[in-house]
Amino acid sequence: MKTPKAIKKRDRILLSAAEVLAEKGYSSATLTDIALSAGTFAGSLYYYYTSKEDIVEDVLNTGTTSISNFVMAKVMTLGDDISPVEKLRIGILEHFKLMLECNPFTIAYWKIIDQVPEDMRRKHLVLPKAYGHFWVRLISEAQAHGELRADLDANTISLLIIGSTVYALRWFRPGRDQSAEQICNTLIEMCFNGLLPNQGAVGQLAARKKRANAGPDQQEAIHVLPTPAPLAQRPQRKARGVGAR
Amino acid sequence: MKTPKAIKKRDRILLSAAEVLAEKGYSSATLTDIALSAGTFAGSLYYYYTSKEDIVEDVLNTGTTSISNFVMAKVMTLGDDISPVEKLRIGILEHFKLMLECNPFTIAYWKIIDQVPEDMRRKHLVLPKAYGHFWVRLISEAQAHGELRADLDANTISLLIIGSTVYALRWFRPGRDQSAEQICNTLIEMCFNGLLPNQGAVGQLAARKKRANAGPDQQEAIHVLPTPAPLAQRPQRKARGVGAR
DNA sequence: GTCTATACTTTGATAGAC
DNA sequence: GTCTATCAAAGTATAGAC
Repeated sequence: MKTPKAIKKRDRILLSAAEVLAEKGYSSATLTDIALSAGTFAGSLYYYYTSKEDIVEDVLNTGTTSISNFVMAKVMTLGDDISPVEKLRIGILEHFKLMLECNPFTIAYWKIIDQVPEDMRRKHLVLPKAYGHFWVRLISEAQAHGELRADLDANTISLLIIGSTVYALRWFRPGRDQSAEQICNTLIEMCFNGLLPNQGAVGQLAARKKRANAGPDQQEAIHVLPTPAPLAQRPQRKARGVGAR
Repeated sequence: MKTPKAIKKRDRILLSAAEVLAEKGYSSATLTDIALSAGTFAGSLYYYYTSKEDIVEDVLNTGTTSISNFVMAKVMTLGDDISPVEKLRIGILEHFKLMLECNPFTIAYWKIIDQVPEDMRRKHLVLPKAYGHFWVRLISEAQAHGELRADLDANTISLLIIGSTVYALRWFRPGRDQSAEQICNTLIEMCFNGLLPNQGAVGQLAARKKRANAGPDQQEAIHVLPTPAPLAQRPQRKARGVGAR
């Protein structure tokens, strides 16, 4: 079970699990789904995992760390020559860009975290809590430096911003919507400078931009997305002599 | 079945269904759960509904209209003396306040809408689409009037704002967090005036009056990316299809 | 290590007593 | 109108062949 091959197979199961969970959610994702997606069978999963919950927890663990660790590390290593507000901006940018990367583990995490049994969710709350504190600290520091308004609650701000990025997982479709960069920019512009005119350094750029004229293929606003975010293209697998049973 | 008593009982089942669905999600909510919560038994539900999906659809219908209809009506009836940007502000306020009211149908709707079978979700997309258009129209009009920056995409803005309110359903705890009013205020302040200093609530009115000379801007060519990612044909895996390697 | 067969459980749904 | 009994399907998990 510790042989390289076993690890490789286990990883493949893990990835398939993330994809299936991202698509179907916690309760609807069956072991048969996961197994077939991984090129094996339900019973075989028990060689690598002890239960469905075991698999799901592995997916959650991966999903939890995939973004937060990276963002926190990135911001932490920024020198003192970077102002707090700039650190915040960079943090939001990195976070959002990673969210829109459509990593199956990220999608799965945000899709199922509020579907799994209570005790399982609690286990995976440690890192998210730290990540939350990280954001509040970033914002509070910028406020303390007078670089952000201090009349708005830092915790609320962090939740509102993170929320808009979480919801983006539902509606963002690479290629059809605006680019991830454009969307990130919109969020940051709105949060920092606001939507009112003549605000912010970038306000001048408004001089050369769009208006009501809907371009081709203008994305219509759907606040409830038809499908979960796109999965990474599934490896096409050729049929094996699977007994239909 | 059309007698007053029957209708009343049906409503009780409906409410119980919303509560159970809000708590457990689509797949985990069983008919037994719903029935017991309504003071009856699983088999009895079939006197009022033809299937579980029938019940869920009823919950979704109620949840869909509960907020959007109210907000749209409220904004539509505002006189022409109310400026577009002010209409937008009022709309966001009303929407958010209703979201935080913790109506079981609202919570259930946003919890399960991305868990139900694809064809069911499609049925409940009509109104959400209209609601999405409503928001984009509100924003676009304010932009056209020069009351909002026109360099940010209206559709993206609407999705980011709505997203932060949807996510609030997950973290808002009445009594423990800030009040709904405070949270609404924070969102509107951030979105309109931004988090940077010198744009606070006080400067809000001042900022709003200098919109005088912001004529419609020029349209920038929209870069349309090649083609949507082919998430089109969803595998919808059958238990035996192209399975293995 | 991987697959087949199967035990056990839950759940949606139906039939019929009352 | 409401409840009990029960079926059929689906899903998790186990045992054992190979």
